[in-house]
Amino acid sequence: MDLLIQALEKISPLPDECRDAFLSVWQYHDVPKDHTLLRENGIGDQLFFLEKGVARIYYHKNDKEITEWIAMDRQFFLSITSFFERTPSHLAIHTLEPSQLYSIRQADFLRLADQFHPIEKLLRKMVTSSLILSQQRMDSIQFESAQQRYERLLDASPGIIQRVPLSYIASFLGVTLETLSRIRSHRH
Amino acid sequence: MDLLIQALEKISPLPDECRDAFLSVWQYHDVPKDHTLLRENGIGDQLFFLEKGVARIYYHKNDKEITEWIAMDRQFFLSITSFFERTPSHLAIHTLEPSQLYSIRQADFLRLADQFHPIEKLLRKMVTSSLILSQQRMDSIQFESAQQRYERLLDASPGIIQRVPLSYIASFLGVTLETLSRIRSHRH
DNA sequence: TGACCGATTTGACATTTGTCAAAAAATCAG
DNA sequence: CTGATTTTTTGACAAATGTCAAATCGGTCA
Repeated sequence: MDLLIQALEKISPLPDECRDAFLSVWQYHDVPKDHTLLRENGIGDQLFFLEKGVARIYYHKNDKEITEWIAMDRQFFLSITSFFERTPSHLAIHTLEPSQLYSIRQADFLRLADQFHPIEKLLRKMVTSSLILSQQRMDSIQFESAQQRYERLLDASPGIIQRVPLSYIASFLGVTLETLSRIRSHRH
Repeated sequence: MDLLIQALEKISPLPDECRDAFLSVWQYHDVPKDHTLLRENGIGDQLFFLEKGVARIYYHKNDKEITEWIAMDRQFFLSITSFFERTPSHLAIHTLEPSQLYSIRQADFLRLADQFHPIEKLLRKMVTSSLILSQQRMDSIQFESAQQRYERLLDASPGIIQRVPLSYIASFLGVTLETLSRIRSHRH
């Protein structure tokens, strides 16, 4: 649980009295490769922390599979849409490598946030980071070419190419597999 | 100040003792049409509440003017990028009609959030709404055609066409003025 | 090894949107 | 009301990406 604690404390420090209450509602999962952590239509109002491994969050939109996020070691991740209960949210989570991770239910998080100011603050900071990421991603989709988005991804997550099939990366970048393939053949 | 209080309480109730402290840090502005509320490179870490009127938040990105948001009556708005101190943030705010609005500095908001749990919670909820909006907008940019985005805007803000020049709307929708014009000539 | 299967690449063509230039329409000042 | 200015529309063409189909690559397994 050390990595989780570290990651949390880095966002916002937690006094002892609420740290224990908080940690007790996280659930640990140790799963193999290609494991479905959450099937589509499952209860998806969870926040995850990936201790080690790779996981993909995705959903279907008119028959097509959309990769919403690819998480790698030591990242928090969630389906924003479903964590804050909105639209489709038929999300699924799937590991791409053997993985160890933690999850917490939205309801538990909110209950503790009401009870403890420091947890509320932690939550606020997490939502804020998420918002900043969301804005960055929107900016990237709106103003950058597929080429530039690909290069940005390589920068942000070197090694992702070796660990994740191109079809998922394409969908995460918001382009077709064919376009991604062409981008790659130009650059290298 | 009634409309502001109502809007705040609707997000999250504020007990009396912190409501007064909170309200005291908001600043009121009554400005004419075409007023520059915030010039580019000004201090932009503010959250606004538009009591009445129309305002546009925009910034420059390689010489081009990008309309980040168009706010109308009774909306909160902010430059997410600059409120949470990130990248360019050379934002400007400009009224398109005579307007009455309130502003609060990020530093004041954060200070009070630290002091009062209910204000922290309010902030968390505001950031959450912002995140949800951001996601919706990203989704819209990524998966919808310019046509669909335009129709969605008409739905969400009927009357916006009469109150805001098309060039601003185009930039807000992420298309050129010419494309918007063509979309409009097809539909009506 | 060799046939097979999924992943990736390539090709031909269509679609959407952007760019630049000019025309038309609307708005404004005097 | 009229000419000047600004806003919006239209046209011709280019660029980026999508779509569909086929070819190729890589690795697996019997």
